[in-house]
Amino acid sequence: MKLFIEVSAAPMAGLRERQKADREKRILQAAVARFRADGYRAVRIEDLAEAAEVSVGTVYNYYRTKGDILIATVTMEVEEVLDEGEPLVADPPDGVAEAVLALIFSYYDHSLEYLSKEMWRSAMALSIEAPETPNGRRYLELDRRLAGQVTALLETLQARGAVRADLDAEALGQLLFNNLNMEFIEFVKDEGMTLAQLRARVARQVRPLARMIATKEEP
Amino acid sequence: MKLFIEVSAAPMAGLRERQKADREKRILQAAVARFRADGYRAVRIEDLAEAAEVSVGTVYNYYRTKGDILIATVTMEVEEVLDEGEPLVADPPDGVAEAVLALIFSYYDHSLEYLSKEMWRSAMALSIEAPETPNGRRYLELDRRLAGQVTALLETLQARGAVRADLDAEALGQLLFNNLNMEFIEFVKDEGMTLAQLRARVARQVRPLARMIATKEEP
DNA sequence: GAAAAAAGTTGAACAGCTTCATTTTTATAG
DNA sequence: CTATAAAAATGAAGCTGTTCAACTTTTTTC
Repeated sequence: MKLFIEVSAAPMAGLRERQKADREKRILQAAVARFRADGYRAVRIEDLAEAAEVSVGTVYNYYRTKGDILIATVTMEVEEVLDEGEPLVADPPDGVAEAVLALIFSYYDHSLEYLSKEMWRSAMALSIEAPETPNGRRYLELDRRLAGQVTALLETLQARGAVRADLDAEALGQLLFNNLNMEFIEFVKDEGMTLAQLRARVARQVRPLARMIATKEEP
Repeated sequence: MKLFIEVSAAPMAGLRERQKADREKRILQAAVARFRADGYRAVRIEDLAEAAEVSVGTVYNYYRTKGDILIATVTMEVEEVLDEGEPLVADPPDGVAEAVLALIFSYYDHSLEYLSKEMWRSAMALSIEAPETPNGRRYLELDRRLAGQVTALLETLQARGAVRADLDAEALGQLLFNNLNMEFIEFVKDEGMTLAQLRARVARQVRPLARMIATKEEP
């Protein structure tokens, strides 16, 4: 019998819940700041615990492993990238190559805004090595959504009559995504490689393909 | 002044060198056996040292890190795969899709002969995370050679008149390799995925592309 | 063939991620 | 308000990869 209590408790979550949310937020904020500043490997769990004003054990209460914390920060980043891609998919520029490269380059250009190459390397390594972890699955889901955006772009171009209607947009989208993703991996593996070089490589691979999938009637 | 000594020592390498080669071989053999049997992660350096009858410190005298040992075993495997691909490149079967898929499938079919999915995951994660390590570079080199084989196949097909001569074989080879590699990564990430499913996915992506790059004059 | 030098081996010490028994805090019941 | 239960925080201990100063073996020198 706690009728009144329940009602009066409704406006605000319980103390325990609020503290939990607050701690998780503090840990994640600490992780974002420290990973960016010092690099993923150099930061110890103890550092994060200290910055978040919790104990080491508590960090593990919220994240299964150190890698999970990194993937949580990467997730936030990729969500942004996905948002920025949305308008490009909805209303792509003219020309198949132009549209596809615009989307790909928008991914690339935002990729280093918050994450260093080292963080990307660690995150990608983790997503491969520990795909069964909760956040590992979350990373896979992000990949799926990125690939889905590429496919959606192709479908938009098909609807517009710019891409041959008889082609399998999903398979092509996958192929394009696999290519842009793999080239991005090579990019973050090579500290000396610039964004311009990455763009050039991918453009060279995508342009001929774009020409082939475009309808012949275009100007 | 060591004229005679040098001559008499010539037939057989010095004791030290023989012991070194022997120890390295024992460590690598132990690694291959134990990694396959118990998995990469579960095997401790101490286990390898014991099996190879050396100390832990000595293992580190031959390999910079545990990951280097894994990559050394993977290297042997991929060398074999490359050898098996050679005849396919030199004399590919008829049809662009058939030729390309034959090569890709020969890679896939031999990939699990010696290495488990877990070992592949660990190796790939390492090659991404530690690209600057000696063996990390060696892994990258293997990737390059695999991509080169795909490119060589396309060039053979161009010479044969099966693939349009105006296409950039290297860029296309890269694109195809990126795709087969990325799909292989997805394959090893998913313990439940079968080789047949992998083949089907990749065939779906490669067939349309093959149709487009083929010369129109073919029967 | 003995002494010195060079090369290589060894395992204990160290570092950082992770676990878990204990303690503390919050919620519920009477 | 006190007692009980549930939930969460804590940090010391454990585990494993890695390092390094001391030691052993092999090679070179005279």
